[in-house]
Amino acid sequence: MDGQATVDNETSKPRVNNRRHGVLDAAAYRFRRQGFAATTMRDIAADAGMLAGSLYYHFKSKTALLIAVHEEGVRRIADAVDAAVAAADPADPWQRLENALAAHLASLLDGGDYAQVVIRDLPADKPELRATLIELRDDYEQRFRVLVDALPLSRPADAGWVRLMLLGAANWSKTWYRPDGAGPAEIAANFVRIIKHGETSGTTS
Amino acid sequence: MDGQATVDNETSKPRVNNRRHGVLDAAAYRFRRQGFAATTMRDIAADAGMLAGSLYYHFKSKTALLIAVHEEGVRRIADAVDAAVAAADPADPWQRLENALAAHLASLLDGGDYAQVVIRDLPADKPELRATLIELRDDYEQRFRVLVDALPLSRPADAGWVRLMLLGAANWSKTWYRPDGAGPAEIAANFVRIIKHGETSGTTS
DNA sequence: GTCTATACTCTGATAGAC
DNA sequence: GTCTATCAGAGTATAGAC
Repeated sequence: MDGQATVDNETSKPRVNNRRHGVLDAAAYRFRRQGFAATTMRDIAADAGMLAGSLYYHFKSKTALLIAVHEEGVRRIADAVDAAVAAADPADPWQRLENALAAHLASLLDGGDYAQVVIRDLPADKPELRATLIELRDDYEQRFRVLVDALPLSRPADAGWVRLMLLGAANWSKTWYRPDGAGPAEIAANFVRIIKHGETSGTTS
Repeated sequence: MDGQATVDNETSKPRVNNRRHGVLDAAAYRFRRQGFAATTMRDIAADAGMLAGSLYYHFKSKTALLIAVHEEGVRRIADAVDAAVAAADPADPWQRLENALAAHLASLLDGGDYAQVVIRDLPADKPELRATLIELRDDYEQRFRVLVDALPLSRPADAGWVRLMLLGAANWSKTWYRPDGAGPAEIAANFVRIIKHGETSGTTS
């Protein structure tokens, strides 16, 4: 995908493509706020402090920019979730899932631009691009498959439904989340608790 | 794409604005598949069998077209949900909720273009338009607030969380739904059952 | 290597002919 | 009610100066 800039240090010039990060930051910023289609190369260039044409030295197209932002976003969310799971009690699978969900939510809701671009609706008019992006996200979501499969469910066949409910409810939260309301940890705790205990049991443990 | 009947059977009254529906259908078709930003007025005009400039006789702008599609979409989903609730046992609030959710899912997943446009991500770069669209959707979602409030929850304070989980999981389902997999009724039944009984109770009914 | 200048197409929208 | 003609601006991308 990249690495086309300086193939190798054939000389002692340590100067590498440093503006590339600035360009990517600007693209993430715009994609998050305006969406992909409504963002122009001139927008991104202005934020990065250059003209539109200059972007094409760093990335070969607007599409390549979106893919790069997605890759970085998925990587950041995955890292946050992995760290949260590692910090949880290995003997408590429900706690591990809750921690993972809280980290997922924190990335989506309060995380940086990269993470939030990943959650936005995918461009429907470019099937090939869409497939690439979905693949990136699916790889990440495998983590939740593992976490849910580790739960002692009363109906093990429900594992798929539990995963889809939690991830769906979490991803949709960006439409109703308010910074002055419940935070990621609280949201995750309530979602997991309801799935765990249900709403007809007289007492919840 | 459409059948433009230029013939008036009843000559007493000229049929005014009949192509308006065709235009709206074409807009819904395109918005669903390409998203708002990626759809051009020329796309819509071609599908409606006219030229771009002619659209402006029926709608004053592209934005007005999107709002009209949303209004129609929300109306159709609401009608489907209302009918499903009316058909359920009035004495079984869980059944009423499940029916409503199934109808909601059916509209989203197998419904027409109008319903699916409502679920797509909102244009983030037009705050005013965004507010208008969110208001339309919120009015509709009040139905689920009523349905969830009628449930005999073990923790009545969970009503808000239950509603957000179900609606979020349902709305997100468009990203993983496959026509050859579980249908709307089955998805709704599983979601509601898990919320109702939880996953730690030894036996479920 | 980095950026300016620019090419060329397409965008939403308008005005007036028919 | 629809079309033709057209606009000013924005779209992506390239060529080549420095």
